[in-house]
Amino acid sequence: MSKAVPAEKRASAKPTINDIARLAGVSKKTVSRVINQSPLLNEDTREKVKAVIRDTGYVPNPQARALALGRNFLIGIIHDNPNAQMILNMQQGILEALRDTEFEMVVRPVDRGSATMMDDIRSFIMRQRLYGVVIMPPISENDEIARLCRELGCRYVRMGSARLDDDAHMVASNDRDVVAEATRYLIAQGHRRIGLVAGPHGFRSARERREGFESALAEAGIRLPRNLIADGQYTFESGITATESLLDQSPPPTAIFASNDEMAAAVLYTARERGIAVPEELSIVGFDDTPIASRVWPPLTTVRWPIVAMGRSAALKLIRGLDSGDDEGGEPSTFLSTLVRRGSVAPPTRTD
Amino acid sequence: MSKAVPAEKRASAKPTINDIARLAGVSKKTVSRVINQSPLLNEDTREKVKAVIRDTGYVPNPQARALALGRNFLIGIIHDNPNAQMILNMQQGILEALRDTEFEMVVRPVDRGSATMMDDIRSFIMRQRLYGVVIMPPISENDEIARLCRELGCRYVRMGSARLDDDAHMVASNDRDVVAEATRYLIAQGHRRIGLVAGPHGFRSARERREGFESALAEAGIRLPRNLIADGQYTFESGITATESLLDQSPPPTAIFASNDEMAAAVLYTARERGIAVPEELSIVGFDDTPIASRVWPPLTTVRWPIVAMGRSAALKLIRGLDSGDDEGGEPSTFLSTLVRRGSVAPPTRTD
DNA sequence: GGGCTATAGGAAACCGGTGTCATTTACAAG
DNA sequence: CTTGTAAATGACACCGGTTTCCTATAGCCC
Repeated sequence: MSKAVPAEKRASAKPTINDIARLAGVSKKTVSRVINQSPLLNEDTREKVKAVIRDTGYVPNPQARALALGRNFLIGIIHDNPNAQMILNMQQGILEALRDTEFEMVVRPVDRGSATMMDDIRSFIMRQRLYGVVIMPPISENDEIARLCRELGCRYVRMGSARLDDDAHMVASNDRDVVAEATRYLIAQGHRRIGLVAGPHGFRSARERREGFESALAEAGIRLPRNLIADGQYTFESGITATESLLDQSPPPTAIFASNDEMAAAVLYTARERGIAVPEELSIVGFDDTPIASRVWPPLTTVRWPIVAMGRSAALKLIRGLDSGDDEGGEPSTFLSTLVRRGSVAPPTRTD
Repeated sequence: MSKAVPAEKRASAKPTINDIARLAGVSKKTVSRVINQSPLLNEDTREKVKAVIRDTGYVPNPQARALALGRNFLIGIIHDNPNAQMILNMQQGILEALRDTEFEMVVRPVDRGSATMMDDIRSFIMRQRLYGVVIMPPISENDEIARLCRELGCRYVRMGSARLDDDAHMVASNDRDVVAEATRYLIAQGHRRIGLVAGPHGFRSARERREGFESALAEAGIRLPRNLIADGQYTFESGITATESLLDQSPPPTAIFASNDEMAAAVLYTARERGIAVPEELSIVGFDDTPIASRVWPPLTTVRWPIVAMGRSAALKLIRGLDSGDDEGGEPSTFLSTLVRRGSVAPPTRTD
């Protein structure tokens, strides 16, 4: 009696495996077997223990489990992304894959540019002993991070616009092909002077998109003057500057492909500012299909990549641990993007 | 010699506290004291151990720590937010507060509407034994979740548009006041027929914003006809419908306040679709200052709330554990939003 | 120099699970 | 009836830290 724990304390205290074992009249090892769905268990025992677990609302302590198993159940997301919606969609896909597993998702934005970035990532992985990480674009293009993961023995999957790594470590979209398709679409509408707002130098995605653009033009026998290519930084502001330099050309382009939606929105913004009618005088194509693309007027023709599915695939690659084998029968590594046709493209009203 | 571990294995294996103790020639308890900065330690010993820790790159296993300490170091973020940028900004604020602490951030989007939502949240908290959670608007308005947290003994802080809870559990913005200010601004420009795209019924933030709007009108002696209030759901699509019903009135309003930027963007979109000039024929004010507000043309006048600072404050409230005392000397609980004046507001060209 | 206290440091138990291996039980075959 | 075999279960060490309690040593005083 004197040993009795006060009722209110017991109620709030989380039951442990020992409590369950005692209440069910079995050893804790047996409870452990029930939790881990071991096949070598008498059905009656299993049911009895399960009943106690249900009644008490027992949940195994993941820290203890992690410690005993020598691994944990945390998947990290590393990103440095300007595109908030993409990150959220990716997280959604990852969580769909993680649902009903014991894995949890830990998010870590990093600051490219920061001198301590690599150290930040290292301590992120080490501190929590992450099971694996998903690296989002554009930081995924940084090979050093992949090397760091290997060094730390941490599983990783990189998301990106091209195959930067082997299938087990990569989920990629086919930027080049779909940009070529988008460009052919502009050409089919009758455009011949098409400007490009390119992405930042050194970014693989920027290169892929540019190459897709150029290949479609070349294929149609259209020469691309150097001054119809303007560099951007994937930001709205850089898009404004780039667009101004394109529209200052004479004659100006009748269509512009912007390497992402932020910059496409900047093209539209700048056109409006100058009183240029879209799409009548200027057609615009973007890339990403962020929410902004469908919220401006006219809504932007753009490229949508199946980001949720890619996130799910990335997470499944991690937790299935395919990285240890060369079996490719697992999750797909390349996803096809699609051109979404909206109101920002029309045949040119002016021909040069 | 025969007991020697292969060099390559040793290199990749993470050192444990025992390794450090052995290398430093002390007991693991002493190492533990160094880690936890215990004052009763000889300085020489401390330095010796620290040196070994540095050399080996030892990082304490957080799982083991969590187990031994009976608590862990995970802060959960619960959100069901349509506004991706806001979530990211909030995460940034929280991470700033968590930087250089041993806490890690775990994110969980939930689906209001889903029948399993409460169970999802319960298992989210239970499974990882979260140290605390930050609940984002609008789901933060759900009192049941707060009750669940208390029941589970999990610290929590709610973010929102009004004080829904005591200071220790709440970080709020002053929506009502700032919306009144925005409305007074429209009135000062000469607007008298001002429409409202309201937020969803049952949302505290929607109510606060509506009340701020109505109070400013009342204060100026302006009657607000019932048909100049249209209900929205904080989504772009609902904003379109709401705007259409407002613009169908005769005479139509010369200005519209939309309860968030998504819907403000919808007002602009619909106006463009109908060939209504903004801001000449219709002024628009939004709320949130999401990226979209500054990327449409004309850029939207809107309300910006200091979301990063609020996130930081929320995290600090959690980890400082102020919830156990009534000491209010800690983090601020109310943050002031500001009106950002851009190009979507002008004096009316038409007077009725 | 002996006995005292203060204090650094160690031994062992513990947190809540899991792995290994031994033991018990049930049942079929010899 | 004994024995062999497989299934079911338990005892105990262990994961990597922390805490409690105790010991050994040093410094101090008389």
